[in-house]
Amino acid sequence: MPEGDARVDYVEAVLAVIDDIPPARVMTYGLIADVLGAGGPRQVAAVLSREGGSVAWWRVIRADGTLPESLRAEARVHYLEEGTPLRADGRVDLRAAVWIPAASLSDPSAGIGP
DNA sequence: GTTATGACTATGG
DNA sequence: GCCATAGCCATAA
Repeated sequence: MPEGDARVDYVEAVLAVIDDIPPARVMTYGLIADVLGAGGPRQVAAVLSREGGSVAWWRVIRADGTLPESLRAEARVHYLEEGTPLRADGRVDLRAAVWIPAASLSDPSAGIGP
């Protein structure tokens, strides 16, 4: 049985995933879309542009570990506040900060060391 | 139904 | 490692 407003349900799902991201951790747009198994990275971004004021949008970054110039400065404050792993360039260190719900059972940071 | 747009991603040089 | 181009998905006009 179809639903009249599936797009609203999608928004709620995206917000729920972002809400599940713990502090000092981040997820990429494509990763969230992959976890949801629907839409794409642009749809996740579109949701944040609409409801971004109600969630920790700074925990959602691009695959390169960067954000648009407009948000980069504000996000940097939150990263320092939560202790998110950052590189010398000011970008987020995906290898250390990326969060994967399905991998929450193990320690992703255990085998990344140099 | 077609065109344009967007807080993106992957690939090639 | 960085820059440029092509591709992708859904919404809005």
